[in-house]
Amino acid sequence: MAKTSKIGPGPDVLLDWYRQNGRALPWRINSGRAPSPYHTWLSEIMLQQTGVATVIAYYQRFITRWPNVEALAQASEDEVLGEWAGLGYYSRARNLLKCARRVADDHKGIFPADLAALKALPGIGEYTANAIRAIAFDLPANVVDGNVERVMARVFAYDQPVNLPAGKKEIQAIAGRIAPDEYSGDYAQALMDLGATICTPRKPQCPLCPWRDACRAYALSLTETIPVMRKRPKLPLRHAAVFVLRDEAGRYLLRQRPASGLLGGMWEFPSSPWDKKGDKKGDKNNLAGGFAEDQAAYAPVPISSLYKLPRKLVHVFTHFRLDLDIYVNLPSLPTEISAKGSWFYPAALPALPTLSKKVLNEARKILGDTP
DNA sequence: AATGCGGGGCA
DNA sequence: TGCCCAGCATT
Repeated sequence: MAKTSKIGPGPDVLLDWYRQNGRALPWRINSGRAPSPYHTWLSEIMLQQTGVATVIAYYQRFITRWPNVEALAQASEDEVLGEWAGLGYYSRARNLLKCARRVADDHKGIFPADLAALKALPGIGEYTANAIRAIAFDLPANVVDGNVERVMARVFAYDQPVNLPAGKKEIQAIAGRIAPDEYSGDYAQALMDLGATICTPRKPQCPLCPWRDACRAYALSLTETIPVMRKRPKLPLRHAAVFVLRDEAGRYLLRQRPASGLLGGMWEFPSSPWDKKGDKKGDKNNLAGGFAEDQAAYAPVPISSLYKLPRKLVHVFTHFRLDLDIYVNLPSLPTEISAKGSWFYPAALPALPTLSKKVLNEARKILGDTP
């Protein structure tokens, strides 16, 4: 029996549920033993703000190419970013490599189990440090991610917003009070699986929940209203023109983004700046006014020689929405282009972020250049 | 404490 | 279309 707290639900019924219903995920499989720190760390970094279904294929490719932290530490940043392309939040990929090198160089290739030492590593914060401690080392930890927040908020009928720093802090304190001091890895993963499969954001499956009898939100019929989420403001709109250009050899023109910031270091098609409409003129009423001229100014070739796709492309980032007009050059490009960037044959394109893949896919419908 | 940072799934 | 989601770093 795991030691139970005097308040709230007990861990044993949850652990029993997990052993019957836990998900079989690639990073959990280690012939009945705790997964290695490397596998735990890699999966947890990928899972930051990213769903299991999306992560699995990336995780498999990473461990195939780089089976251990020493191997990853020897990779180049371009190689890691290339494998990461499409996963989003690209600073995670840079920090992943920095962290691997720090573990290799400063820790002799062995991940530390100490909480402060883990949090000192790039890309590892409060949640990830605790997750590694629990899952890889089976040491006492307080593992609180978005799933656990939701479970705790419901079980304790916490009626304040959980997506604000103050609420997160309170939930974390509550979770810490009922965390057992053994079976830490199973308990952490059980909580996350419960949140992912039973205690879901909408329509939780309470009849199947091992903690139903202890759940205050269930007793009060508040499972649809708890957790309370502060509403997110509507996303501002930006838009731009993007240029998909091919030379006589059929190569595409791409440029590399600055190393930091949005889509840092990733390749993309040249575009005008992602301005808000009329922003340049400081005149919100002057909508299309100077914008079309600005688009033309950033085209690597005369914009009148390009074909504008009839459909706009919409892409949503974390904090704004981007509407793109896509321009392509039809059959042949008349002259050499002196624009900054590099030419790539279709079969040798660098790994592209999802936005650029969407642009390419739209352009290819017109160009007839099927991948 | 607030902000910047992707992408996918779902109703 | 809007809402939700397995966080961390920077300021």
